[in-house]
Amino acid sequence: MKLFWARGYLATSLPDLLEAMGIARSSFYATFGTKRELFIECLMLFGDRTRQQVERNALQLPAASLARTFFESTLIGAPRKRVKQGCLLVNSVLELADVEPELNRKAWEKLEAVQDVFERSFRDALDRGEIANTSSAEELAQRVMTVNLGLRVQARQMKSAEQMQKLIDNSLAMIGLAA
Amino acid sequence: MKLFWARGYLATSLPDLLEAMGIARSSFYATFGTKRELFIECLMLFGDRTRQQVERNALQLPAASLARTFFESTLIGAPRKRVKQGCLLVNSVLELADVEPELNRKAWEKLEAVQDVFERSFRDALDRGEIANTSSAEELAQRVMTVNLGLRVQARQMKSAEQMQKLIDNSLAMIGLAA
DNA sequence: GTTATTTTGAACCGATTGATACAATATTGG
DNA sequence: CCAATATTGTATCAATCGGTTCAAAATAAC
Repeated sequence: MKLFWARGYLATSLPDLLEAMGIARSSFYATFGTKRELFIECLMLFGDRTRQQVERNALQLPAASLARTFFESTLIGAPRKRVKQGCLLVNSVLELADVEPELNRKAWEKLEAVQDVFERSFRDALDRGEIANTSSAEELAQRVMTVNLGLRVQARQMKSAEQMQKLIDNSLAMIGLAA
Repeated sequence: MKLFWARGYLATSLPDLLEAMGIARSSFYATFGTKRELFIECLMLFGDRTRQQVERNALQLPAASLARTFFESTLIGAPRKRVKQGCLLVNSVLELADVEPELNRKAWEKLEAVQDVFERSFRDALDRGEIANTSSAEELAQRVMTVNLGLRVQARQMKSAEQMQKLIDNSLAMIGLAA
């Protein structure tokens, strides 16, 4: 998964995977099936983990600070090498849009699942009056999604954590959620 | 360029290019050099065209409506097939980040050049008082960049122009530039 | 310790990759 | 019309791609 994450689906060769896993070619096919099947498993794993992370945060944090926590934990708190890999789902969605429609669809669905978590959280917060209802939950979640995608692309080019922090602060101010 | 744009650098094979161009293999190498060199030319062409487009708009439009014009002309006004290709620079930046650092760098520089046009335009507008100075020109341009990247990723998944229009409206409201 | 079960390594497959060489054929310019 | 220039088609190259097969070796289970 780390290899696919860093290099993309097409640029990751079978020998690359074998070396990283430390297993023989025949073991690979006996265990994981094709490269394509393994990649799908990686997409699922990555997507589910990300969604669960946001869901956990949503349980113990106000909705207004959900985005900041998500961005900072993955773009500042994480090791720089991982930050520069961006997001496997975002990378895959762009790389495979025209070449592998099915893989693209699966990656996109996982991204939408994360967006849905945000939307539900915003909806609850709006109902409870914790958030000023100048925008709908759907609109807020859509903003978080757009900003998230934009940040993940820029993360692959980022030089310093300070630069990234400024970008996050500016983006959060733009979304318009106080806290 | 259209092929690279739609499928990406790695997924576009030489036979693909030859068929699209309608020329023989030997003519290709005699005229364009390697696939890699041709791709660089495409990045330059695409980047320069995009920058020039924004520069032209900046001459005759208020800075506050620059982003809307840019987004709508490329994401609503363009043929749907082209919209679904996203942006060659954004696609390339993500695809090649870890695999082809030099190509990645070139694509990123072109993106930054576009961001610079926005920043200069915002700076002029701020000096003239045409824009409320709640944010700096750098911050505003950074917001446009982040939103642009986010929109280009989503454009590859968009089903209808209506959906895209809502996304753009929501994004522009988020950036906070009236008009 | 002996039988199952994994895992390995290596050979092999057809297909495709980007790139080169070169003689034959078209096309163009004077 | 003829010479110069492009352009072609084809053959070829080494390398790599994802994937399969299978006997040998290593590990695990009883």
